Amino acid sequence: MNTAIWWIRRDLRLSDNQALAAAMHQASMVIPVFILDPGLLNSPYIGQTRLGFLFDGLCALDADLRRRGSALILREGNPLEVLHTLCLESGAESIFAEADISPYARRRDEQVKRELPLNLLSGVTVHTPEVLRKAEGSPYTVFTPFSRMWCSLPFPGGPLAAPERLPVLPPLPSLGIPAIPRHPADSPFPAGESEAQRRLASFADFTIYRYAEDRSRMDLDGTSGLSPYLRFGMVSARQAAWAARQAEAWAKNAAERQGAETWLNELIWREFYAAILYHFPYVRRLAFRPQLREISWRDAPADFAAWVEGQTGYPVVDAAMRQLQNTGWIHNRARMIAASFLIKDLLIDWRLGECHFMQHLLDGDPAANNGGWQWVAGTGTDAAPYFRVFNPMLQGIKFDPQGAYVRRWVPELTTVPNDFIHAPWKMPADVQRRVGCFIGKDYPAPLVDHALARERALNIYKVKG
DNA sequence: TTTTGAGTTGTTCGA
DNA sequence: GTCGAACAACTCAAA
Repeated sequence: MNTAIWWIRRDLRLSDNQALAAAMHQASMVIPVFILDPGLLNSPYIGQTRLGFLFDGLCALDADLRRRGSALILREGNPLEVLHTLCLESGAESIFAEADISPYARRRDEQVKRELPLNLLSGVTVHTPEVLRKAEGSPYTVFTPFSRMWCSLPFPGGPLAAPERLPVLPPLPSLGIPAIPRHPADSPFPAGESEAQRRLASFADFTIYRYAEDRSRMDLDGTSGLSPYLRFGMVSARQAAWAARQAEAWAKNAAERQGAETWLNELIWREFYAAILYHFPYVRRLAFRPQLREISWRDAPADFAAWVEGQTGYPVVDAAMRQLQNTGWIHNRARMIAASFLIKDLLIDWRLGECHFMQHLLDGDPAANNGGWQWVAGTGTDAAPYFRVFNPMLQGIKFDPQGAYVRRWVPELTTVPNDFIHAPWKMPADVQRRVGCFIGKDYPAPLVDHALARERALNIYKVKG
């Protein structure tokens, strides 16, 4: 009997899984294994929040496997050694896995491939970074031509269905899945493939059609909320892109079509940053643009701590950081505002912010997170106009017009009138007394003056850029 | 090889 | 309140 190992990494799903499909095609016995890799678990880029989400996802996957006659085998240790052992124990002759793009994952897989029959299949992105090159072979570094190329490629077929049954496993030792108490216990992001598929279906049925108008509104649920699920492959990139194309085909008018198209564009951005990290792995450590590697960032631990705690005195920034603390997720617009504040207003190294987001975001993905931070810092792949500095008051007025987002995450501002909700320090003393919110006591005074901080940032960027 | 048009998501200022 | 221009120069992609 032919035995294969299905090595699960960031593809915690049974549907549209090319590695699983290939394993089942190749072998009559398939062993699903997840390896807890100390090299990853001890990384400064992972924290308890995402680890908890991963473990919950493994529980869900195990349950899905058991319903189909199989089960998840969990092991811990160096992946090469673990796979060696498992091959000996099970007599497996081949290993199938979804190819990953992070530098660590690629080094790990190269190492395994030298000693074991590892087959890598695509799936993290719809189109692999290898095929997305310019005519003369070099990788794209500008999004728009990249996206034109992406759209010109034939869509690689419809998503695969989940197998109805999997082979019953021989007796193999497995660890229990560790339990990390989720915070909060009733997370707005329950892990697992069925939840992911339910969300995608619901988003593609309704929300996507208003996505172009609503996606920037922090006070609405106008986004897909799929990022944690895409991060761990509880839904595949191809399933998401396929759903976007379906929605576009079913759109009833231009606005609806625009919604579907805009969301697909976001998925292409995800693929763009995956390709950037694949082709330029140094971006994890250095600015993409060499001219901007020499900025002398401020060493300001107290300011950084205030940012982390959501105590900067700028309501939208603080709401974003507290949403992160409380849910492990931040609305995309709020991410940009909070990131811009750390980099441009506080002049703190974007890599500190990047690391903090990686530690706390459920969707923390090395490629997308790095790309986002470098975009805000202006050190990344785009034209990077040095004058792009978000104004937290203006952004609040535009994208949280009644202050509902701020009040949800910064409860001490609940009673502040709408006119002051994005600049509460402007409340006259009698208003502060009337609403019972004293600036400097109940809520911090602004950490910096935005207008001054903006000038400071523009000057520094002007010199370096 | 040279040339040309373009480049996610911003803000401020003055008319 | 709204609108367009200015905010630098540079690099990329493609013809």
